[in-house]
Amino acid sequence: MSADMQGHNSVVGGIAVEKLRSYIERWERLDEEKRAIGGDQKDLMSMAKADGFDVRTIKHIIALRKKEPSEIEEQETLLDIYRRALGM
Amino acid sequence: MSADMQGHNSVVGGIAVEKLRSYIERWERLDEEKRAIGGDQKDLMSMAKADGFDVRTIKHIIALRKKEPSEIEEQETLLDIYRRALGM
Amino acid sequence: MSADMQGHNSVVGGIAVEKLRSYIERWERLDEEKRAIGGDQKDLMSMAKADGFDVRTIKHIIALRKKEPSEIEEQETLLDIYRRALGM
Amino acid sequence: MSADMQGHNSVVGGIAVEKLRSYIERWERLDEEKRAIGGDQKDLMSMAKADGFDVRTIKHIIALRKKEPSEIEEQETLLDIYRRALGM
DNA sequence: TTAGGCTATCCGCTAC
DNA sequence: GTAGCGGATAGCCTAA
Repeated sequence: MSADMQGHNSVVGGIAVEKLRSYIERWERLDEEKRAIGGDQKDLMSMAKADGFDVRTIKHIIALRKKEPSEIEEQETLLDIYRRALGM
Repeated sequence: MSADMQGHNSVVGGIAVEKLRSYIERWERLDEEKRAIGGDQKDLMSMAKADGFDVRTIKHIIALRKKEPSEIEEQETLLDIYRRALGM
Repeated sequence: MSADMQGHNSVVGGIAVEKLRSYIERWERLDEEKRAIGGDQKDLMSMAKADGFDVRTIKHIIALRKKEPSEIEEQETLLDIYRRALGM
Repeated sequence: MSADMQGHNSVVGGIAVEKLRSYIERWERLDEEKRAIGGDQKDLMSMAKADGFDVRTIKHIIALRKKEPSEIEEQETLLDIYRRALGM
């Protein structure tokens, strides 16, 4: 048997058990936080919807705000050209 | 031993082996076809790019063509309203 | 007006319309084929389910078959070691 | 001009601007928090890797821990049956 | 009305 | 740095 007391710093099959467990649990804790934030976001959009906003459009706006204005401009111009070419 | 000859209609662990194998292989074959088509699509866009087209914009156009014109109109109107409201 | 007859090889806003349209339509056609295959796959799994097979497990098997046996073995060994270390 | 002072509770195109802006900014803030946590998770796995752990296996363990033990057992049993049937 | 499956979207990862 | 890939998630729609 290992010289370590069971449950602390023990090594099983060449694995540092406590370290491994720590990594796993920290990951899970962070995951839980992300999940909670995701829940908040969902609530937020529910409220927006209840206020009469269109959620899809809000998300579209948020996506636009992530881009440089010049990039938006450029892409919209190009799209317009293609649409005109196709008669859309 | 089963009365069936090995390899045909045998049952292992309550599983009809040949039937199972057939389902799996047919799935894999279909998957392979999808993959091949995906390759064709990739080639197609490479050619378009070589012809000077903007692939991102083409994909955007394709997405637009999947929607009803009235739906496009509606969403663009809404987006415009929101953008104006936000001074974008 | 362009010297080209309308609808053939015309250029609008610097865009070779017919070429663009061709790329788009070929892409859409390929997409449609992919969709059809996806439908076949869906039917296939419905049949498997009706035959009493577990669809989730079949999909798992298919995923395994994509990997090298040595890779499967290696990963399962590692997973076992970790599970034992954690008392799972 | 609206009776509201500019920049507060104003309505543009029938849109309650400040409310909309608030929803958007709160969403973006939450997004930023999620992104930060994602970064922490990435760091965590880098550390685990540096400690000699296999990241893929750790993630697998984490996925297992999300499931009920009975569910794991059930799925593994089924998978085993299918694999044996197929001679894998 | 609720549960389940399907689709579309998004994210991180990986391989080039 | 980019594109394809796989996994996860949310919303939609159907069927019970």
